[in-house]
Amino acid sequence: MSNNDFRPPDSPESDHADQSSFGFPDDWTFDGWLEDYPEAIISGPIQIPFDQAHEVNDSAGTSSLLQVLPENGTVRERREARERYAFKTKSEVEILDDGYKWRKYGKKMVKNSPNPRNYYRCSVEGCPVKKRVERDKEDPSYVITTYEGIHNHRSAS
DNA sequence: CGATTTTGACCGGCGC
DNA sequence: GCGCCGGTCAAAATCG
Repeated sequence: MSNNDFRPPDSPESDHADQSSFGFPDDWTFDGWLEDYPEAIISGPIQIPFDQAHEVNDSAGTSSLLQVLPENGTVRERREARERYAFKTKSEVEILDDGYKWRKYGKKMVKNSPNPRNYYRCSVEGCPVKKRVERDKEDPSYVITTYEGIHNHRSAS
């Protein structure tokens, strides 16, 4: 498993049309969104890259939705942005290249798990996105990644 | 030598 | 309160 060229769905390089693989390497498995992961609060399908989206208002007046801009005059798809989402994948390494640059700012042992949890922040100035990475306590061959926030910039650098 | 990692301290929320 | 627990800070060490 030398390949760590990992691309989650919100990365600048990922192909959003291919939701079956999300651009994961062939020797990795994608087990779907962890909708029931206790700390993953899911509000919609996937996160949209900043440069492909603009804000819209929902009926309640909140402006948490992002809409994909029309392509060739028609709106191809409309998705709700997740403020937070999690997924897990089989991997021996936990430092994955997901297209963004991250700065580690913490590490913690969590209760009921022998594995530490690592905290990362997007290293772009002013970008609020954070993620945490930990091994699945039930099956240590899996890595659980939780992203939080929406990038306010379009590229990793 | 600037950027990042490491790691214990610190802090705030919550249950008792 | 007080202590547990998850999250963050920050200074020193390390890296490139």
